[in-house]
Amino acid sequence: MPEGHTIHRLAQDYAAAFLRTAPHVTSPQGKFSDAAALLDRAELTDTEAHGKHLFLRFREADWIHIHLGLFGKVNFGDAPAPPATDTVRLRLANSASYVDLRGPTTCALITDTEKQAIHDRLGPDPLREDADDQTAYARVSRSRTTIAALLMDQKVIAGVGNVYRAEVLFRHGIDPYRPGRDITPTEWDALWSDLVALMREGVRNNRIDTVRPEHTPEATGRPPRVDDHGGEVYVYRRANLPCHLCGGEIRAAALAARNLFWCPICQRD
DNA sequence: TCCTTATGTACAA
DNA sequence: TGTACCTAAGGAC
Repeated sequence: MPEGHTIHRLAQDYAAAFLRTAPHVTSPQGKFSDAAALLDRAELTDTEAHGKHLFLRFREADWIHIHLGLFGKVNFGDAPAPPATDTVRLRLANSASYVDLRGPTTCALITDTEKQAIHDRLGPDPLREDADDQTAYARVSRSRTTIAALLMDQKVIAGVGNVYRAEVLFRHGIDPYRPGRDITPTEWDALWSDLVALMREGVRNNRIDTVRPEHTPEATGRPPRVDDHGGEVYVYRRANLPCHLCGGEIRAAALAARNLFWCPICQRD
């Protein structure tokens, strides 16, 4: 599930269930056991997300830094918590709720200073109030790298993943292979504000929907999609299927070890 | 039951 | 550019 919207939603959900409580902290899988013992029964005092990074603050300045990577998953439930399976890296449990984290790339206890270093290497996040999109455009507009690659570069813009990347480029008719330096200020403004809107909706619904109302299955009569990632999309994982707008075939290609999807007709420069 | 795939990233060569 | 890492689901047999 993990693009930025998922992580911001998790920050909200961890807060809703555990903020200002002192949960039992454990690491049944073992890799986080020492830190879990230090935090056990400490108060959760804040939660925060920046891009795909999640931070949980305990006491004054102890942070758990979580990055889900490609496989990480989080599961919330009501107390009493069932016996944890041996893949649960981190479990929080209080009198009302429990939450299990499995398969993260990162789950580590860090200091304020270490946390700041992570913020410093991330670009602006469309879901954060402090985001300055011109910082991102400054990098995009002087890069020969493709806009498709730049949108996935967390140093440039934080939180966009493979789904939002493909979908936002489709929605603006931009060829994914166009160099960043050829994106105009007007195009960048439109891409950024669209990401803000799409990702906010993603946080709200806990899924990625990018299809405009006039192109939804309800409006067009075509069958709904809804696959693993849960939402209605134009191009993501629709290789060789007809484009919702022009009927041409959606294409897929490997770009930096990830799958890129686009419509060569609708997204021709 | 095995194989592939996945919304990610870091590091080596 | 390739590979390693972490987990689970779906499809092929």
